[in-house]
Amino acid sequence: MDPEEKHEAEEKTLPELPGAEKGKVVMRLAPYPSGALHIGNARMVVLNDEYVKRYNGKLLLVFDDTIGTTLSKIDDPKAKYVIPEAYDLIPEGLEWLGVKYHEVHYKSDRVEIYQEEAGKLIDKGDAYVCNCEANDFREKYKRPGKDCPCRSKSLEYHQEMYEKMKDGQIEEQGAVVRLKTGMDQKDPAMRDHILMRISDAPHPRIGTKVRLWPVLEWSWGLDDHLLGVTHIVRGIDLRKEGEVEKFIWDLKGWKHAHIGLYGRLKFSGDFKLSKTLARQKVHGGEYEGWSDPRTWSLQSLSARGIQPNAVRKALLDLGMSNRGIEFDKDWIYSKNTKMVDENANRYWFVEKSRPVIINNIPKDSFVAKPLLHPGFPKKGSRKIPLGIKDGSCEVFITEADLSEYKNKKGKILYPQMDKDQIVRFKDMFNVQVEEMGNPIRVNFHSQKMTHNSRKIQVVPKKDSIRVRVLQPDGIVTQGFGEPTLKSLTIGDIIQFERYGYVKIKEISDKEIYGYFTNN
RNA sequence: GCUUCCAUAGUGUAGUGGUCAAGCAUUUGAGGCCCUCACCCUCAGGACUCGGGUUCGAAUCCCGGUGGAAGCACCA
Repeated sequence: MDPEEKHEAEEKTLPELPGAEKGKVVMRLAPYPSGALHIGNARMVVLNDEYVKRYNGKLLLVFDDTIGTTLSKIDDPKAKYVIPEAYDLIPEGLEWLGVKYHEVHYKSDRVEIYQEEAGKLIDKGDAYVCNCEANDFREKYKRPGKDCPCRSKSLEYHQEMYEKMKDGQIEEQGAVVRLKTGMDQKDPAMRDHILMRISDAPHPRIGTKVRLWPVLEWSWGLDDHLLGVTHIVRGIDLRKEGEVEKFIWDLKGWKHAHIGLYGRLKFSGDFKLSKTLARQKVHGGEYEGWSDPRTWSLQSLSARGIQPNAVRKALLDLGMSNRGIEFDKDWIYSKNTKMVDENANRYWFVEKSRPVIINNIPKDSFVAKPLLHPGFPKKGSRKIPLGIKDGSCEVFITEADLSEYKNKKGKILYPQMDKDQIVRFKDMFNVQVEEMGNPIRVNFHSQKMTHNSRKIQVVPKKDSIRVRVLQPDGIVTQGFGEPTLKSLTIGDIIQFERYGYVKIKEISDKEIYGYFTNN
């Protein structure tokens, strides 16, 4: 067997979609434009895109830009509303992921359809205007499964009320249109679900032209049929929505689209995935825009040097299972490392630097020549002069190299640095510790490398450059890097040895600024 | 409380009655390569939630327990 082939990981394949015919599959992406897409949203995107590509189908991008939170509740910190820049951020993220969509629609352009159809339902007695207070409806009628007084009023009354909802005679919260899914439904979630409600909040695209808005179930119940969607793949949190849609399709006598549900991702650790929170911090200026790693937006992953295919594959590996998944960013990171490593040149960087004076160097000058990439010696090496004066020079090492080095299970691989200890300054020479003060003083010991010596990352003070790296948890690591860093280009993905991969964002004479890719 | 859904190593996933003494990824450990604790290579560790059935035979089917998730919004 070809050794290349032998270790190739098995490509995961998604299950077939029921009733899917090549060339006839129509699916849709339905993002709510309240911010940039993040990894959680990306699962929906990647799954739909993957199926459309497999069946050679058509993918619709439908901005689910209904009004969201009503005007009276718009100041709530958890309020959901459309932000104008999201109309650009979303396609930008899709393009980055390599998603091709064939049509673009906006819910906000289609409100008349939802209004008109709701009117028809009222005329047929399948829906009614309800002016119960929300809490009352829930406690007095929904929970016990009893009809509310509005339900049995005359057709004429409901028709008249519906007109009043549209023309402004009824205020926000004053009335809603309910579908007669039935108050006797076993599942309380399904009892007389709302179709339309009033909001006076201004919409970024259409202003206050419309005040009677549909809820998700109603707009999609209509649009999935009207736009010809054959297969829906969405999160299981939208399960009830699918059930309401089916009820609507049956009412209309429409063929059902097939609905596939996948489980929700749970993020823990330094994941703080919230579009709303991201929006607040971006707008408040606390974050460096939507590309800030702390947003976990697709834009931010791009800015960090995460490869879109790493995200795609990691998400596709999860398949279509509908149970809750504790998402581990290592799945993306490990795939990303494999993609990025070959082209990531190596450089020296020490964070939390400590000064070290080297004495008794028996040379007038010394130039370290570490390889740009140990896996590809042909790429050549950097040249880093030490700057020796009278047999002495100053360098920086990282604080972490002072203490003992343990593996992740706690086994000590190297002891704490101490007087008389001999260590290797990588790509330079061996030194013996003279004094563990500040600065630390060491003496040149020997040139030849001994095999198992502790190798320490060193940056010569001469011509060194300040380095800052922003991590996804918001922490900025600072330190000094080797002078050759100045020759990098913005956008380069490099590896700081023993630190991790970094994408360069800004370069000046004094400082390099980068976003942490992964380690 | 009411409706559902799910249950394979630490985290995910493959597996739909015999070919499973359970495959893969990631994580972890040992070693190799190596002037990185990276990459790459080799090896190793680690799982079918429990209890009953059905069956010649169950990770796979049935029932019950337990555990987890989702919904019960004038959000999406």
